Amino acid sequence: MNRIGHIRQYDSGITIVAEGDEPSIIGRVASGVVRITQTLDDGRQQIVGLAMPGEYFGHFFRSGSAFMYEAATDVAACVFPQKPFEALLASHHGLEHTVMMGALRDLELSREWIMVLGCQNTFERVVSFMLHIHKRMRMAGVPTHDRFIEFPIGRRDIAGYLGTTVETISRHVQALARQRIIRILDNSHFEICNLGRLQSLSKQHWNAMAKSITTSELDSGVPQALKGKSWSQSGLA
Amino acid sequence: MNRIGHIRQYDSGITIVAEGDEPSIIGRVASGVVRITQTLDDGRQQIVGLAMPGEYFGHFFRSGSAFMYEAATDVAACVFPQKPFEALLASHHGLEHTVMMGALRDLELSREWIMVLGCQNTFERVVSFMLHIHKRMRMAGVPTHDRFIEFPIGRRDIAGYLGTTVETISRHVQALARQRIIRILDNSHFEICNLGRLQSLSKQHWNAMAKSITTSELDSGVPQALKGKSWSQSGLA
DNA sequence: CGAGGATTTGAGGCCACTCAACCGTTGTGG
DNA sequence: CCACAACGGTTGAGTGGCCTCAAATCCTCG
Repeated sequence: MNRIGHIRQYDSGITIVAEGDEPSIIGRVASGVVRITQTLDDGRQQIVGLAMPGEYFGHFFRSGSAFMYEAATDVAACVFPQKPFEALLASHHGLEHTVMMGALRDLELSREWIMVLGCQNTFERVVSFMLHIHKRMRMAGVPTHDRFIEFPIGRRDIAGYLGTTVETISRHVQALARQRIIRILDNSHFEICNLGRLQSLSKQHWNAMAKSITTSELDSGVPQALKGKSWSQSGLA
Repeated sequence: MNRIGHIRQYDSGITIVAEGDEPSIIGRVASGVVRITQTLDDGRQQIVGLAMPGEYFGHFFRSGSAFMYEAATDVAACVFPQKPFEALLASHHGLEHTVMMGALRDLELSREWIMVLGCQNTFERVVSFMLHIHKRMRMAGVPTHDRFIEFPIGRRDIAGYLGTTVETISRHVQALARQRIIRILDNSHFEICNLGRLQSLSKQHWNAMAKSITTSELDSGVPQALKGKSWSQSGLA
């Protein structure tokens, strides 16, 4: 696997794979966050997913890329040419199984997000985003951040992910702080003062959900050296 | 595969798998449409996906079900107990590969839908839904419906899928008919009068998208007997 | 220290939801 | 056979949440 792939660094804002690119690549995030976006003909664009450390991105068994992959922060990733990677999958069923588990988990997260976008108002979406990030931090195996939330991406990207605007996010975050549910440390760091209240505001049943996800992947595979103080290299977009 | 599974019929509206159900089942739709929903604590619910003929539904390699699976129309499905099915996947890599391809396709569709919900207004969503249905009809291998659209589910479910209301859908469908872009045959059947205009209204680049999906799965595997005049058994919800 | 970007705050307008009534179809019982 | 209820869909009027536009503030970096 190491023979066909190699580590590459991407600066924040760099496009890794453009929409429609033909001979595509597969990547595995080592550190940082990759944003997965799609663009409408009139230029509007929506962030449809985020790839965090340990997760794969790119298109398997497809010709053209329907999505664009960009570095939302400074990113280190292990990248593979598509064809050899697919050949590797065919010969190593254990690896194919791992990739499938990742796809199933992404599918589950995507469908949760469809619900967030489909029937929550913008306030609830902001809350859901915070809890979503909080959950994935724990999934990525970051231990110290139990009471804290770190936004891995800037307000503009969050707005793109939530299907709303930076102004609306700002208002709702400030409202949460006024209600003493969170405490604002700086633009991208928060302390959770009342986790129960936060969860109830999102209206999602975290009791049932938490275990089904958390127990799945703990082998994030991120080298210890990269697990430093912050899982996103804090090079905000 | 036939030894561990068996065909079962579900009447429209029946719950196949409830949220949180423990020993779950895997199913493959033979005819009809299965709706995949998620519920908020306060009762709001969102349709996060639809399973159409030839597609699998249910949870693989998970303990509790995060979603609810219901028959949106009268449904015939081949169902398997989860554990034996997973064992079958482990021993038949070809089947596992097929399931993975399905998961990857579902993921792609989910992300497209995230974009629809995240940055399109309700009018554009109605258009996208029509084209989405149109696309999946062709994927399911229904030949005659090139100029026609059939809503496989009722207005209530469409509203649940689009994250809007039945009233809003009604207004926009009527608007499309007034602009002579579609012609209303009955409540769930439409003729496309101007496909190009319809596609441009959705603002999605169908040129790039169409091929990448259509070329993938043609082995829908639906028995000929079920491919009759209508792929949904027209037992509308 | 100044320029630029990101975030916050404020005021106004529009889209879509809510509530309500109406219409066509279906199924049921007298 | 018709009356009636039940249901899904359509149409209309009013309201509110969120986007838009605009300006102030904070932070970063040269």
